Parts: sequence; C-alpha cells; structure tokens
Amino acid sequence: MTLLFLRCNPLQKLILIVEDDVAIREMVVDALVKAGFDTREADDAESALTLVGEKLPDLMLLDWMLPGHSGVEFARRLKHKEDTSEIPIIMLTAKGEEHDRLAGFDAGIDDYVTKPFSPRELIARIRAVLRRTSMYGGPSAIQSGKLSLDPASHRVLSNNQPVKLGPKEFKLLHFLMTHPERVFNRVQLLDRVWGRNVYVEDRTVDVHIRRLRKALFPFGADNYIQTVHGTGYRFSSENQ
Amino acid sequence: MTLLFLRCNPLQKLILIVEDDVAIREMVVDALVKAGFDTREADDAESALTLVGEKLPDLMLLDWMLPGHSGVEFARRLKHKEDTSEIPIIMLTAKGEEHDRLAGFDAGIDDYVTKPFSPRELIARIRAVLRRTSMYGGPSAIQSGKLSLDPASHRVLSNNQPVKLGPKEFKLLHFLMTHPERVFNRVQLLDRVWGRNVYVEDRTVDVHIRRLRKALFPFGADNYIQTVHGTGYRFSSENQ
DNA sequence: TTTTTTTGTTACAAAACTGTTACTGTTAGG
DNA sequence: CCTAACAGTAACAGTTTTGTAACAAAAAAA
Repeated sequence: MTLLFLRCNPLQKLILIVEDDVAIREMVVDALVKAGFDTREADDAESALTLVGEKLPDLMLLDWMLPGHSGVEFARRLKHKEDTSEIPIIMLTAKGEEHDRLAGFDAGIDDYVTKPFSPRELIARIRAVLRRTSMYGGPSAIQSGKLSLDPASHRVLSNNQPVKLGPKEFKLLHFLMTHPERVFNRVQLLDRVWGRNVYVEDRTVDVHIRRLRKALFPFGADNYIQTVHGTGYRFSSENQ
Repeated sequence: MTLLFLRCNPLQKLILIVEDDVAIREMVVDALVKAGFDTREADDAESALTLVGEKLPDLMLLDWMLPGHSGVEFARRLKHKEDTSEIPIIMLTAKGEEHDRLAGFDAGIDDYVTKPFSPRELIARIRAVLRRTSMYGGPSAIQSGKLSLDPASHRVLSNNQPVKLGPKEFKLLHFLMTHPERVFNRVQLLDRVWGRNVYVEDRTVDVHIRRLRKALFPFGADNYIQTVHGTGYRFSSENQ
C-alpha cells in the first residue's frame, strides 16, 4: 500500500462532499474551489469513511439520499465517533423532504441546503457554519499553555516533549482540552469520553484523571486538570 | 412604576421574538411556550432593545422587515455591541428574499427560517442553534463589581483572581448574585440554596455567610454581602 | 501462545466540606 | 444604661467526596 502525503495549504479549509449525482458534485466542487476551499469527493458512505480516515475534513456536505445508508444515518454515525463528532455537517436535501429535516437536526446536523441551490448560497452557508464551529475545536492541534494535543497524529506534547498516554487518557484529555474552563461531572465525562450506553462506575473517571495527572506530572503540567469538589473536573490553562 | 419580579426557571432558555405581525408572533410564542421556552415579545427594534437591556435572551428571533430599521441592520448592531454580540439570531424572512439572505449570513446571523414555517421546524432550528452555540460560553458569567461568577466553569473571580469556595458557598453566592439588592431571610435562603424539605438550623446560614465573607475577605470583596439586622442577608454590588 | 499494556473495580487513606454548638460581640428599644 | 434578641465567630465532630495504590480481567502486541 502506498501512502500519499499531500501537501495542502493549512489555511485552506478541507470540504468533503458526499454525493452520488456527478453533475451536482462537479458543480459544487467547482464553486468550492473558486471560493478557495480544498475539496475531496466521495459518492457513497463507504468511500467517504475512507477519506475521513485519511484526513479529517473541516466540514462535510452530505447528500440526503446515499446508496446503501441514508445520509442522516451516516451523519449520526459520524457524530457518535469521538474523533469525527466535531466535524460540522451540511445536508443536501431535495424539495419536499421537510419532515425528515427534523430528524436531521436531531442527529446533530448543522445546516441543510435544499436542491436546487445557488452556489452563492451554498458558499454563504458553508462560511456561516465554519465561522460558528471553527471558533472552537478545529481538527488541528490544540494548544493550551505548554501542552499541545494533536488529534491527527494522536500525540500529546508538553514543551515539545512527547507525553505517553493510554488511549482512554488521550481521549479524556482531548475532550477536556476541547472544552476548557468548564466543569464536567463524572456522568458527563463518561457520556462524552466513554460513550453513551456504557455502564462503568463513576469513580472510574477519578482513576483515569489520576492516571492522566500522573503522566503529566513529570512535565509540571498536571495542574491543568483541576478538581471541583462536589462537581467534577475542569481543564484550565490558567494554573490554580 | 411597578417592578415585576418574575420567577423564572434558570434552565429555561429565554427567547426574544421581534416581529410586528401579531398573528405570527402569537403563533410562535405559543409554540415556544409549549416547547418549554421562556419568551419575551417586541414589535419593533426600539422595544426589543429595552427588553435586551433588562435581561439578555439566550436567542433572538428577528423579523426581516421591521418598522424603522431593517432586521439585518438591527442584527448587525447587536453583533457589534460587546454584551449582545454572542446572542444567536434566527431571522424570519418571507419567500423571495433569497438574495438578501446572503447579507444576513454576513451579518453574523446564525440561521433563518422562511415564512410560512411550521412550528416544528422553527423549534428544531432553535434547538439546533442553541446546541451549537451553547457548547461554548453557555450561560455567561455573572458580573458584579469586581466579582464575577461563572456557573459553567464553576468559578468565582475577584479582579480575575480565583476565589476558592466550597460547594455550598458557591451555591449561596450564586443565588445571592443572581438576586442582588434583595434581602432574604434565613428560611428563604435555606429553601433556595439548600433545597426545600431539608431541615437544617437557621443559624447554619449565618455560618456559611461567614465562610463566604472569609473567602472573599482577602480580595476586599467581603462587604458585597450585607447583613440586614432582624431580617437576613443581601448581596449588593454597591459597597456599604 | 506468551507477554505487555490497558482498563475497571475496589478498599482504604486523605482531604474537604457541613451542620451544630457554645460563646462573644452588637444592635435596638425601653 | 440595661437587657433581650440578634448576629459574628471559632471549634468540633461527623459526613461526604476525592486521591491513591493494588489487583484482576480484558485487550493488544509480540
């Protein structure tokens, strides 16, 4: 297998369009490229997943009707996977699918555009969604004080020194770092890090927090994770 | 002038609807109330501003065409003011205003709904926007003099220095700060902070007030909490 | 397979928090 | 000025919450 390292402009947002109608796809890609976006194309959920695996896009355009799975179901799956849950999704729907739109919103879809749409409107909506979501939690590395965490390479650095973390610890730190200055109780953390419908003891969180702190301690970075007595834990770049 | 103290559920999101068509307004309010939202109504920009000044809404529904100013212009003004710039806005537009929608997105409007719309779609969109925006910077911090209390991060800052408080102290201060300039007797405080059907001695309140003051003392912020002899306690941003 | 790593649970220790009390200082009114 | 009700304060003991280490099961790697 060959790995392709594509050099891409980091300032250029990557849009993944999943749509089986070639005509629409080309029209959209054309508009996106002209608007200065980088694009990837897929015509079904399968190949879309492959592309997502290669490089997390900054936004996805998802056709409502896809061969195999429906678009919403695919969106729901993405939203449930930790590493892809933050990718904003815009749905492309045909007229008269009004009722189902509601299901889409519930699935965590950020916006939708009704076919036929004007390229200008599409671009405007993409920009609007990106503006909203890129405020926090882009797919690029998260920096916080001397800590930096890169979801893509699955690495944590403290003062450019690699920190060794287990998968759960990484996920936990990742979640906390993407939601700094906010307290989460144990159940919330279990929900967001371990996943819904997973039953584990509350106190398991404490143990993992402890392990995280232990791993960060040699770098003097353990105090980023703070205990809020009676409530839960908080990540804060401001010590104390 | 009469001041009405409305008891409102802090978990209930406050939606401000600005719309001059009474029929639409009532329909929307009806739907919102049924969906569990708290609402305020205004029929022009003027009165909308007054209401915003009284209490910052969690979201605004803005009619495209308003008497006096246009809706977008009003939105732009809100987005430029520091304290209101974070309020998400959903525009209500009539059919055939396609072109202008783009201007709306540029003005920082979060979404728009085309009239006529179904209540269900409206609610779904409101929920979607709230979900997106409340992820970060949810119910913003309460500021009072040099003190600020942020429920999301569960933090109290005095001159940007963190104040260490226990859970009960935090809750007590939180309650007092959300009801400033108002005296509460010990039973009322026990009810609202400790919870109904909890029996503890009245004097316990005194002790916690004492602990709060002690924690605030190093910052010279202890005199925000004032004793009203024979009655109870009051939080006041004006010292003395 | 064996070995290593990761994970969840538990038990106990340590720390933090809470409510009560007893005592002291204050206030308001006679 | 005196007094009775009221509020401030510190100390204490009991409770709850969190930290920590050790262990065994599960998963991953070799």
